[in-house]
Amino acid sequence: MQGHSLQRHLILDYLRNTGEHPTAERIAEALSRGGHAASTSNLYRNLTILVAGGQVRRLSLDDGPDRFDANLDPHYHVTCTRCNRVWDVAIQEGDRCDLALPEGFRPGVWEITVRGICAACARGPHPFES
Amino acid sequence: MQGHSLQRHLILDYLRNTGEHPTAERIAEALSRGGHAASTSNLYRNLTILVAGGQVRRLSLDDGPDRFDANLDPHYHVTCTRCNRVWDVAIQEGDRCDLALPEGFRPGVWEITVRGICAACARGPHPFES
DNA sequence: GTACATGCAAAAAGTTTGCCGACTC
DNA sequence: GAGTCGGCAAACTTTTTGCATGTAC
Repeated sequence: MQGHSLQRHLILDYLRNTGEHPTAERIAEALSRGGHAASTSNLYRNLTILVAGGQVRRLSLDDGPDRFDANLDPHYHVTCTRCNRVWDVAIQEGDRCDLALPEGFRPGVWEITVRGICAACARGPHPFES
Repeated sequence: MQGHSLQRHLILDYLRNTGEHPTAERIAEALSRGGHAASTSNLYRNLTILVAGGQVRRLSLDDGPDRFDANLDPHYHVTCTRCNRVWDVAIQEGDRCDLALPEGFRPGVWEITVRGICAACARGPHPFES
C-alpha cells in the first residue's frame, strides 16, 4: 500500500471506510468536503490506477455512472431497484453457488447481483432517492 | 407480440435468432446487412421500447456499450475477459445458488456473470477480438 | 532533473432528445 | 387528422486524453 499520492490515499481511505459503492461524483464530493477537492480527470486517473493495482473494483451495476468498491473480500451485491442503493453482502457459511460452466472455461471473478426491493422501500412510500 | 413496427420486429427477430448479446452497433450492422438500415436514434428508441415491454433485457456487462438479450429464460452469463464474447448459459439441473439475503429484502432478478478465460482463448494465442 | 501528480480544457464514446416530415388507420 | 414511426442533428452524460504546470526526491 505504498507509493500512493495523497489524493490516491484519500480516495482509497474513503472507499474503505464507506459502506457504499460511491460513484466518481460522490467520491469527488467527499474529497471536497474534506478540503481536498480533486479534478474529475485526476480522480478518474487515480481510480484507474487503484483498479489496475487491484485495490479497488469498478462496478457497472446499473445504467448510471460506474461505482467503485474497495471491498476485496468475496461478496455479492444486492441493489434496490427503487432507491438504487447497493449493499455488499459477504459470502456466509451455507451460501452456495454451483453452476455448470461450459467445457474448458476457466472461471475467474464471479459477479452476482441480486436486484429487488429493500426492506425500507418495501415498507414505506417510495423515498425517491438514495 | 403485436403492435411492433417493422423495424422493431426485425430487431426482435435478430436478437432472438442470434446466440450473441449484440451491442446496438452490431444490431445496426445486422439490420443494414438485411437491407433495413436504421438510424441510431431510432434503434435505441426501439430497443428502449422492447426493454420496457419486457421482451428484451439490457446488459451492462463490461465497460463497453450495453448489450441486448432477448433470451428471457433464466440463465446466467459467462464472459471471456480476453476475447470479450458473452455466452448465455441456461440454468441446469444440479445448478444451485443459495445466498443469505439481507432481512426483509425481496429479491427480483438475479444477475450472475462469471468472468474468465474461454476454452478457445485458453488454448490458442490471443485472437485480439471477438 | 527525471519521473510522477495535477488541473483545465477538449475530445471521445455511448445514448437520449428535439424537431419535423412521413406513414397508418 | 391523431397517433405512431423514423431520420437527422444536436444535446447530454460519463469517462478519457493532451498538454502544460507543479511537486517529490
